[in-house]
Amino acid sequence: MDNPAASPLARLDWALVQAFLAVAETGSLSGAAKRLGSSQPTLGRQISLLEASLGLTLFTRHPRGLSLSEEGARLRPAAERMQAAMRDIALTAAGRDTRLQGTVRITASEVVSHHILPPIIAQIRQQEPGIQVVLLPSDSTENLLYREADIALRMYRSTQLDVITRHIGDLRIGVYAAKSYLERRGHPRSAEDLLTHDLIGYERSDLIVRGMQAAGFTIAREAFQTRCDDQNTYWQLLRAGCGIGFSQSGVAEADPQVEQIDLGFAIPPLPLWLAAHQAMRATPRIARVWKLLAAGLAPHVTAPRSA
Amino acid sequence: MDNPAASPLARLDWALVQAFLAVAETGSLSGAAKRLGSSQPTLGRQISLLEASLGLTLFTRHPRGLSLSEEGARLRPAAERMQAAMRDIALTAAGRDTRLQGTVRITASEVVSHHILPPIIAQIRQQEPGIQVVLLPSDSTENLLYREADIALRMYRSTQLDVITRHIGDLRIGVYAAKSYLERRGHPRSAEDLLTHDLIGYERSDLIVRGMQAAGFTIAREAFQTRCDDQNTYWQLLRAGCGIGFSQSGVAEADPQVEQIDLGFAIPPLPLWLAAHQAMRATPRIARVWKLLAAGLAPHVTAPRSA
DNA sequence: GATCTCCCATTCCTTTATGAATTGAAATTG
DNA sequence: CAATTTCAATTCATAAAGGAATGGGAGATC
Repeated sequence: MDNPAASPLARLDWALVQAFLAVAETGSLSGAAKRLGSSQPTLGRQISLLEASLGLTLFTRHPRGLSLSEEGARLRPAAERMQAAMRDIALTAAGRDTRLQGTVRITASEVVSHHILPPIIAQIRQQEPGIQVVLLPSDSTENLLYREADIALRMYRSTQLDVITRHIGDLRIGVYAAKSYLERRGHPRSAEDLLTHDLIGYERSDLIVRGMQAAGFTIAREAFQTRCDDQNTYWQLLRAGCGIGFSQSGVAEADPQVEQIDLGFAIPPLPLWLAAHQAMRATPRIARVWKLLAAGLAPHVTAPRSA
Repeated sequence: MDNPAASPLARLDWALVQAFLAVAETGSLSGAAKRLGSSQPTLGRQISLLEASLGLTLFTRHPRGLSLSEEGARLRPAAERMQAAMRDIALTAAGRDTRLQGTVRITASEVVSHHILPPIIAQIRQQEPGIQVVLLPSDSTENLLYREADIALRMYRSTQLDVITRHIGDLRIGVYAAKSYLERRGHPRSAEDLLTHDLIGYERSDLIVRGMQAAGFTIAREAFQTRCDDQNTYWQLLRAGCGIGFSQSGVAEADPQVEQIDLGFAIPPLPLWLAAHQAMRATPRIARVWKLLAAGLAPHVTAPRSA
């Protein structure tokens, strides 16, 4: 029924405000489309429609994206209130879903996703066939607030509010190289020896540099002749004999091609944390996966202080 | 792009919450469809989709409609917060629309809509071709809060918050009958004479009964031999000679078929008020129609105290 | 200054969602 | 107890929304 008398307020599709906010926050139609699982032309049309409905220009178009106009900025606070209310709906609804079925999204670092989680997820799937698992390998920080993931595995303790965390234990880190490399170039015995060796490092991240500094060694990025930011590729470079690098001990020890190098000092281990939104604790399927994850990860870590 | 990793919160269409709230408030899919300008099957599907997405049953289905389940009731407050935020958006947006074009919705009583407004609206259309006018004749109280109408003409002063009102003047009310009736039955000269005459009254509304009581006469509903709640049809009954009844003087005096009856006492006039949401004052097209309405109505009313 | 990279707008075609009409069930009414 | 009313569910043709691909423009990069 096309009822022209229907109030425009009642008729205006709330989804358009959702689009508005996504564009405002990401600064581009493409970015908003990715966040909403939509496409750029769709977002463009929705913004146009909203602007036409309200009779004003919400964004100024730049070659690098869209930015809020003065009028658009006025609407933003109310749109954010809508979003906050929507978040409340999603969280309380999730907490009321008592079934042990549905989808649980897990995010973890690429290395952990690649080397550690697959068998654990297989086990979860076996024990809880009703629960579908989505694994989101990512070395960037995922935002639990928006529930991009239900459970996050992290190497640090989240400081976000409303997020519950659990210290599973620590992942040992060691210095490794491929046997082929060591046969060719010999075994370093001390940190000083490293200066005459090929090292594998990161291009963007300064994790190793800072780690070495913490251990008392000053080293520049240029000291690493091979550099790669993708963790899994980093590991393949190490396996292939590109040089000496760092790795999680569990991963390295499972590979007969590589060998640990003792430089006479210990590398501080990486803490492994589980994190989830507080409201998710009340959702059975997520609580269940949380528990199975914790149990499955235990053999891979050194015990935490408490347990 | 179908990105399964997209957060379900980001993906969940806000329009579904809009549907949820409309169904919760109207108590039926059909009612919600009417309010949203949609259809019953669509609303049914949207509710099903929402329930599936959240994994819980929001409504219990009755043969007379749907009512919120316990879980649905939990979500309602947050949904109402969304609605409130949406209202803020619509109101501030309307205030920023500086164009003198668009649609303005006017609601008024059936009699005023029928007899007084058409020439005034014609004049508005002539002076402001860019402004489209929707007239919503209704004797029930429309809610300005939801902006079912932008401007309301009422016979009382609205007490709603955030609503601005203006007393245009008073509509004289008189006692009338068709000449054909008076020829047949004679002219009553006093209130007492009425007891021997045919009277036209309301079936549901007690407006006349209370009005008479205020004037010092006690009268029962059954004293009216012909009764009708539809104002315009009431007027047609009077014109046709069904009996003696009340009418706005302006309407009656324009009709040669009817004649006023002087019973020796004055009927209190009906005050005529314009009402609009406060934020609408800043919207040029609505402010313009408001002004033209006030000017157009002036000849039809006795001047208010102030002007 | 030529190339590359990010964007957005547009077009065309597909998919999806929609709504009119029908059916069916339950409750109210005469 | 039959007729009527009031809803929701279903069906199916259709219109509307969506997405992939393409083109174009403005910075950034080297």
